[in-house]
Amino acid sequence: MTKAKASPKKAGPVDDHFLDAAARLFRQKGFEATTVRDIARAAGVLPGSLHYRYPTKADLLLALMKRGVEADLGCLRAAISGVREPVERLRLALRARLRFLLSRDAPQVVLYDWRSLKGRAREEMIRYRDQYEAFWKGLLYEAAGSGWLRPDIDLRLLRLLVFGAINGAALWYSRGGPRTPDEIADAFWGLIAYGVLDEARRPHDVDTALRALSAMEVGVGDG
Amino acid sequence: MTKAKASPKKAGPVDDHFLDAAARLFRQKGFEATTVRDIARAAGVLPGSLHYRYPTKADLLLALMKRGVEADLGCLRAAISGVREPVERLRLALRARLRFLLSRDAPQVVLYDWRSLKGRAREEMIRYRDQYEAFWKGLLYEAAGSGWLRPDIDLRLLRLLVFGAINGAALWYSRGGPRTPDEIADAFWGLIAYGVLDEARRPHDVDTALRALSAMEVGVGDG
DNA sequence: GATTTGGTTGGGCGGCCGGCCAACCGACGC
DNA sequence: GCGTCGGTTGGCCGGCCGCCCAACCAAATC
Repeated sequence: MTKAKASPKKAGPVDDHFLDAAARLFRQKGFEATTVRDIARAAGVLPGSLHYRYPTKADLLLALMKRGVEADLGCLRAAISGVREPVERLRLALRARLRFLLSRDAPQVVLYDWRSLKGRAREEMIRYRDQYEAFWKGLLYEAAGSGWLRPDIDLRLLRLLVFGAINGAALWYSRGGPRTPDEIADAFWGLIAYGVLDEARRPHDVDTALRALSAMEVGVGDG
Repeated sequence: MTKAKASPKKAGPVDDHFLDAAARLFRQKGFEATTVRDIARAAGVLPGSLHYRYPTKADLLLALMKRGVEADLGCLRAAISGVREPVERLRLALRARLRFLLSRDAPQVVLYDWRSLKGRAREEMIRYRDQYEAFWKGLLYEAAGSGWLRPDIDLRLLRLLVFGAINGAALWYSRGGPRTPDEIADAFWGLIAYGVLDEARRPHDVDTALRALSAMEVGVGDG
């Protein structure tokens, strides 16, 4: 052991610099396609210096992802603090999430380089992800409890639907596009909240249709 | 040039075997983290044989993705052939897409290894993707034209919303889960079609809320 | 101004990578 | 039987990879 195994100090601006450089490259080319030499060059430093703070490339990835999830949660909490109405909290959180996702590299690395996490690092990130998910589960649970949502909605699927849509935006959003992240978030929420079928031409008994869908909860196969 | 640049013959069962083996590994570990030796071993052959049919690893990736998109489109067309009602065609196509996505390796590679495509291969896949997107745009256009959808819906965002949700399923679906792919597709479509807000407690004038959302089309900033 | 401390330098090491190819094999036509 | 030829073999090559580390440096401490 030539150096302390678990250094007591907690991240500084220099670490941020390294992590930011790595995050940009990981997002652009992926973890596996990025070399430590690439990262060092992008950070304006020689490979050895990188190694001093992050002994392995995987350590760098883990640190970067952890910081990403923490910052994400921070943004979310800040965005909804002081707002009580559950559906509005949901809308504001979605805005914050999309804004964060599209303005930083780290959250996209978290999404798309998950495969590169192995062993201990993977387990550690799973804990972080669970914590992050719990936040959203709570938000949806509040909204459902408030009575604003249809009572027969599967909250898990709703969460996965919304998150898939939001996360997918990282793949197609471009800064020059016709809409801002906030507008996209609101538009998505508008579609999901009110539905896309024209009310005037919905099936005569919507309730029947919905009940048919929710009946699948007990697992009717598709033949 | 020791061998023909563009071999005239078109894929056989042997190619399928190679491509399938590669697809499984690419999906599990990613293109960059998979070695040609891995693929050869998985296909029960020596590296040289692989090289004989696919001179470079990138050629393998491209061939695999092309085949994936073609098969996908084939499934989609088959699923909706003979059905005229636009909204029903949409629902059936979503089912088919999700079933295909979750039962094969190739479509997931198409989704998550896009970054590894470079130069000519990338451009070629972009053409395939555009063709694939055109299919869905057509489906949505039909549905909107039929009058079943709210007239003020942004079809592009609706497509991105639905596709993000469907594609995201590749990340969380597990065969042992509580729902089949068809059930998931129907549930997603149900949520999007009818919305999640309880009708009894929607804002008094939904139209106003919707108009506010669609007004963003002209690009009102978020201040 | 000597010593300690925290961090950087720049090159080097072993190993594995993608790609290559001469020799080889076996099915088939003649 | 014999030549042809599509396809496979198994090992080789140059290069780059992640990781390591002895020397070095500058700011802080005494």
